[in-house]
Amino acid sequence: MTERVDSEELLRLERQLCFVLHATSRAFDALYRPVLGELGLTYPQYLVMLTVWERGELTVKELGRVLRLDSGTLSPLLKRLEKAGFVRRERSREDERSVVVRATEQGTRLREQARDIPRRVLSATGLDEQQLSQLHADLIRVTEALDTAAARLEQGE
Amino acid sequence: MTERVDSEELLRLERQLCFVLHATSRAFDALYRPVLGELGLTYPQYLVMLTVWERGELTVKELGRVLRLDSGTLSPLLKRLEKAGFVRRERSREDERSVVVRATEQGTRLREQARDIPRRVLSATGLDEQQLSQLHADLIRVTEALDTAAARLEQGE
DNA sequence: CGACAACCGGTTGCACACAATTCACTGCTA
DNA sequence: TAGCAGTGAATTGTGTGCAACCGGTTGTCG
Repeated sequence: MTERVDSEELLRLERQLCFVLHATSRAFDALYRPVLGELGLTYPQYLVMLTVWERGELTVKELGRVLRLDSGTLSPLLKRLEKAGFVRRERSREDERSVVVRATEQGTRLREQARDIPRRVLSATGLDEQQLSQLHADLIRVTEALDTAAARLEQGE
Repeated sequence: MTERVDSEELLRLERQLCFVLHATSRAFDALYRPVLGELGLTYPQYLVMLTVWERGELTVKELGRVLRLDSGTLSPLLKRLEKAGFVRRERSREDERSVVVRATEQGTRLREQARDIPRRVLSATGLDEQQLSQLHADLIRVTEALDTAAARLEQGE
């Protein structure tokens, strides 16, 4: 059933994939860290602010769905963003289980300071728009495959 | 100087790239988590064991270079692996600053139990070998670009 | 109407990940 | 050889990220 010939090759490939994805993720992080540091943001906090800027206001639940983060991660993160003065959190009046997140005035001003970050980072990568789009598509394809695989494993292979 | 037309498009692209890379990384993690959990390993611990299995023995320094991790991450991680009985750490006799990491007998037995993980995970992704190789190459290319970019930013744009 | 399940956010505990610091050891040099 | 800069690992502090659990709110069903 299993092909013995490919076994070693497959193992090598998997190992390398693990390594390089891990490395890519941290390289991305390392590139943004100093740039975002100037604004007083971490990378995950930047993702939250990007979402809030675009959507205007949204609940913690929605934020978690968009960013794939649970409350255990978002609660303390949002608390820090609130303490820094960038966002405001308040219980929804219609559904008191929900908490609505909004940018403060200071948070909105931050958007202007963050405006040239994409250009700085992207131009630094030396990739053109076509390559970036391709990469984006590839990553989406992989993520979907992984999600499908995870769901399949959950339901007993 | 800056092209106003592309600005919004670029911003949107960067945002999506940030999001999806983050998501891919965590999807990968989530896929491995339950499988590795059966062996009592986390994903980073698995990467360490893969390296130790392949190299036989290596110093913490070398491990850090291969996995792109510093001692602040590796020290406690290795301590946990040692406590679990999978590796042994001892000061090098030639250079007492270095610590050599080796698999224990139990750690070697673990390798056999881990042997079918790559097949399980890879087959679950539904990607064929050619696609996996392509992805691997893409990620390497991006990581190198990001590293170059980071170095360039460090030296003042 | 009242019980009960589902839902939402927060908290706790554990494990990365990095920056900054400390400490022992090494190697070079005056 | 004595001092000193450099190196390798460990430690500390902060910030994710997830699992498990808690507590208040909502909606539904008997």
